[in-house]
Amino acid sequence: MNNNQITSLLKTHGLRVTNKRVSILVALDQSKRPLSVMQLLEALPAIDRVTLYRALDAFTDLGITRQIDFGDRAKYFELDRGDDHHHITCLECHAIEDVDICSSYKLADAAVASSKTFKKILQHTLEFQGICRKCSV
Amino acid sequence: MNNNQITSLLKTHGLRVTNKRVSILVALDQSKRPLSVMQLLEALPAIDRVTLYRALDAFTDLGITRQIDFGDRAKYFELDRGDDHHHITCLECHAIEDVDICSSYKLADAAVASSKTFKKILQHTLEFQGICRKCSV
DNA sequence: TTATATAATGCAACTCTATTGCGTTTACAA
DNA sequence: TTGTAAACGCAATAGAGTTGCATTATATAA
Repeated sequence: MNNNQITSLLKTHGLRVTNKRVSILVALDQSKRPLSVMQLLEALPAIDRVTLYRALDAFTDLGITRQIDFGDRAKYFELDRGDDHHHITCLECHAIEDVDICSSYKLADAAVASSKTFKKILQHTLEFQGICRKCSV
Repeated sequence: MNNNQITSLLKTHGLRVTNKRVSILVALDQSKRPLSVMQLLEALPAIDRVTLYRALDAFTDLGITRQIDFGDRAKYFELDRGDDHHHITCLECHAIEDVDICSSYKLADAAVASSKTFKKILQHTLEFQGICRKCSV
C-alpha cells in the first residue's frame, strides 16, 4: 500500500490521518507476519505505548486489522486483507507461516451445526504449533 | 473421579499426593467447563496463588490437564480426558459449550500438508466465539 | 486563511495476570 | 523413625495492557 491508499483507508473509516497511524499501517503492511505490540514499539520508537494500543484497537474495531493470539499472552496484529487464513508457529524459534485450510473446511458452519445453544459464530481462532524443519534437525 | 483414582493419577505421574493437589483435581473433575486460575482460587481459598500455578503447570506438563486460551489473557485449565474437543464461548455472557468437530476434520494433517516448512504439528488451538441463544433474544 | 471542535497523543499511575526467590513445611522412601 | 527432595507460602518482581487527564494537532466551518 502506498501513502495515498493508507490515507484513504483511514478516511473512509472516519479516522484522522496522522503520521503515527500511517506509520503503524505501513509497518503492518510491510510485514509478512503478524506483529506484536512490542515488536511494533521497537520498530516505531517515536510512538507511545498507549497511542499504539489505542490505534490498534480502533483499527481492529473497524476491521482494518485483525488481532491474533499465539498463546503467549501478547497481542499480535496483522492487516485484514480479507482472506481467512491462520498460522503455524514454531515452538522453538517462533517462526510463523500462514496456513489456508480454514475456508475449505467450513469450520464455523460445522460448529454451529454441532451446537445446541449457539446459532451464529462471529469469529474463531485456529492456530497450530509445531517444530519447523530448521529446528527439527 | 474418586479420591483413589486421583491419588493413583498423581502417583503414576511421579507427583506427591497432597490435599491441595487432590482438591485442585477434584475441582477440575467436577467442572463441566475449563476453569481459570482465578476461578480455582475462589473455589479453593486455602491454596496460594503460586502453589496453584505451579501445580497446574506440573499437571499440564504431564498431560493430566490441558491449558486453554479464550483470548482474555487468563489461563484456563481442564482435565485432559483424552478426547480432542474445543469450545464455543459467548461474547456476551461467556457461556462455554464443547464442540467436537476437530478430529473428523484432521486439521493438523491438512495444516502439515499445506506447509512447506513444518512437518509435524504438536498442538493446535481452535476456539469459536459467538452469541448464545439466551443472549441473542 | 483563521478559528474551533474534537480526535489523537503522551505521561503517569494503575490493574491484572503470572513468575521468581527463598525460607519453611510435608510427603514418603529408606 | 528419620532424611531429603518435593511441595508450599509469602514477598517481591515482571510483563502486558488500561485509565485519567492535560496537551497537541487534524479536519471542518466561518
